[in-house]
Amino acid sequence: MANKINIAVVDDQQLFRKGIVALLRQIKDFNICFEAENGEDFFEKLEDEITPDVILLDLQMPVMDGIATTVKLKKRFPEVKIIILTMHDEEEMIVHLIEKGAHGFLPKNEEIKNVIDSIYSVHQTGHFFNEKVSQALVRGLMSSKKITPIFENTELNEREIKIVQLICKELTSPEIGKELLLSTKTIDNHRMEILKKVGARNTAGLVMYAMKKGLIS
Amino acid sequence: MANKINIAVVDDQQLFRKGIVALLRQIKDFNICFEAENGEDFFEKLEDEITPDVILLDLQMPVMDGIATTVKLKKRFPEVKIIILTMHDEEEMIVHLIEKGAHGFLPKNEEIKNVIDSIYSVHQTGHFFNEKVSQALVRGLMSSKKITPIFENTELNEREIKIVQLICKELTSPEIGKELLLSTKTIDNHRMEILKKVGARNTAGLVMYAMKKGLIS
DNA sequence: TGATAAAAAGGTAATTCTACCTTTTTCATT
DNA sequence: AATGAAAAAGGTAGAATTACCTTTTTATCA
Repeated sequence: MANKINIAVVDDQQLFRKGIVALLRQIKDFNICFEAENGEDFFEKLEDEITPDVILLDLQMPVMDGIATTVKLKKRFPEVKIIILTMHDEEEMIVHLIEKGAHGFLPKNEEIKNVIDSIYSVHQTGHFFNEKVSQALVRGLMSSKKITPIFENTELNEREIKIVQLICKELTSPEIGKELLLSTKTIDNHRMEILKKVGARNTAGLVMYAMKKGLIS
Repeated sequence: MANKINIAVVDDQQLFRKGIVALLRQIKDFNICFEAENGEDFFEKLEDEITPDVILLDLQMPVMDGIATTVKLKKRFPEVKIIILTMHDEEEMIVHLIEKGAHGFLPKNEEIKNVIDSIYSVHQTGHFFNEKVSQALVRGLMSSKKITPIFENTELNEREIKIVQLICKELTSPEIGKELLLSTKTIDNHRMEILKKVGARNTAGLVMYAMKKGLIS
């Protein structure tokens, strides 16, 4: 291999980030361009530093999260390969992110050698999916026409996300209505719509969804 | 300093564990005895390996979590210093764990140099607390008599945890009653008790608590 | 301006959850 | 066998949530 693979790591957990960087530095083929704490930080550093071939990108970050970073990076630098670091394995999220432009997924509790493999794989073949991801993909692609509408349906709009956040803050529908200057009834209707969209039966399921998706500020 | 400080790292996230170990190996004063994936794994390895002076211990782990490990280690090897790795900064947890025998706390998103410092500090002075922890301590010790009862009240027993888990699986009280062969009424009473213990207003707060504490399997 | 879709709000009802009680049952310990 | 504590269950009631509708308002675009 002629040149080294340029890699950037974007994660707000310093300890985790420094750790993985220390590991990757041990590989001769790899060159760590730079690290960043979040999407905003990443794009700032992108101006000055070498453009990476591959970035390892955390999903849950303050300021600018993994999804927003993926979307923006795809527009500005479509040639950069993106590997998403996931905490729990979230199937819906995976298909969603592939549509947004992610090239691979790496559970944060993954074995070390798979981390190395994933970078080689993404760099050479353009993608890396472990078993779980592949399975999720197959399920999703079974009825490929449904993919787009599924995500239009499962994605919450701004107002709905705001309501979910207030629910997670233990507010009741009347309280949320007061907060957002809407009637209790409107909030209730939104709640029903949200439940339908995320496939939850009740408030408990809703909160679980919110936590998994990192909707909580 | 005559001898190196022997350190063990216990964390189920391989990536994180290997990362921090790689970092610590760079410090001359440190010697990494061994790593473990959880409490059970740790005690097994403790039989064969050198007894560490300090262990870095993750709170959220399957099989045997940080709390259980702290308690057991305190009984068997009271001279070993324990630094707890915390995800979010959870005040109640901190005072609780100090009572159980922890010597220091390290948020997982802490700066690198503080990791090194914390190990030196724990080894030499017997403790390490950053600002947040200290503040939490002051608040907790303001009314020192209340400390013990607070934790007895905030801790959930087995049955209560089971109920919380079923709530998080979107089951309703009647369904949980059927599942556990108890009346709906009993479940409702448990729910009330749980809400009181964890200081939640409603199901949303309950689920948030469960997620934060890692009660979900 | 008129058509259309989306957002907001209302109607109604069943179910569930929250709250504060009391009573019964179970179990361990003296 | 008696006691006391904890678990289980019942009573009652009000508030909140879930469910499925219809109607009104708002915004947008042709």
